[in-house]
Amino acid sequence: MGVTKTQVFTDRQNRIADLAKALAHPARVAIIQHLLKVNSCVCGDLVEVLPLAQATVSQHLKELKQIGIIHGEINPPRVCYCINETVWQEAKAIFGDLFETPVSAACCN
Amino acid sequence: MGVTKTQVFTDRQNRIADLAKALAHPARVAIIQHLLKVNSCVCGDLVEVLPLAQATVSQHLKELKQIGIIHGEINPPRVCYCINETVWQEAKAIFGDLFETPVSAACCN
DNA sequence: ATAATCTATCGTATTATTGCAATGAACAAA
DNA sequence: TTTGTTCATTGCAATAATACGATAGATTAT
Repeated sequence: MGVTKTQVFTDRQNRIADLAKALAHPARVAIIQHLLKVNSCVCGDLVEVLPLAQATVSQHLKELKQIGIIHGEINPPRVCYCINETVWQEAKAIFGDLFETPVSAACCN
Repeated sequence: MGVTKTQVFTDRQNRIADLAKALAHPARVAIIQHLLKVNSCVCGDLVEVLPLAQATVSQHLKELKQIGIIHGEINPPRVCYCINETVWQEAKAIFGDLFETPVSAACCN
């Protein structure tokens, strides 16, 4: 049906999936990397950095904002985006947990 | 146009996005968690564990296999799936790097 | 008030993803 | 050979995601 059956999975599984979705597009990876690197909270500079139209960049920013991984502060006429430390740490912890899970002995290695 | 412009991003950014995509659906998260946990490399047991049809599970497995994060060994009449340690470590490292990037002082916190 | 700047949103087109029933392929057991 | 088991693939339908031009909204500068 093309719609993910989120209700049959755990909250944690859905959260992992949502946080992963934030990173599941190279443009959003580039946005996050740039926000991590640049000392000031660039805004429309992202449009310059990314080879995408302004509308497309704005849409990716909206998704990241919705997931919570970034937030923007209106500072007219610009909007100042930056990493949301809280959610960033949440993502770090959640992925850290996952990757630290010991891989059980496999039968087909 | 609905198609990701992969060619304008770096290989690393695309790789991060691909690996994240593997985790960007709760069913695939559940599959990976189960493969990490279960000592034997379950195959169709995944269909029992997941509240999805066999065809759907097979499709998610195919995606995970394509990204490289799991691999399957035919062991008739079953197929034995397990985590691909190499790629798993690659993912661990790539996400570890990303999350260890120091967050620069933000202007809008 | 007018113009310029920056960002968000709308509308639209295209492709990708999710899901499942049905079918097919491969093999083991009878 | 026939049957049953297991998994992959196909075909279809519906929703999500990607991308961009055009436009609207908000604010500053002139």
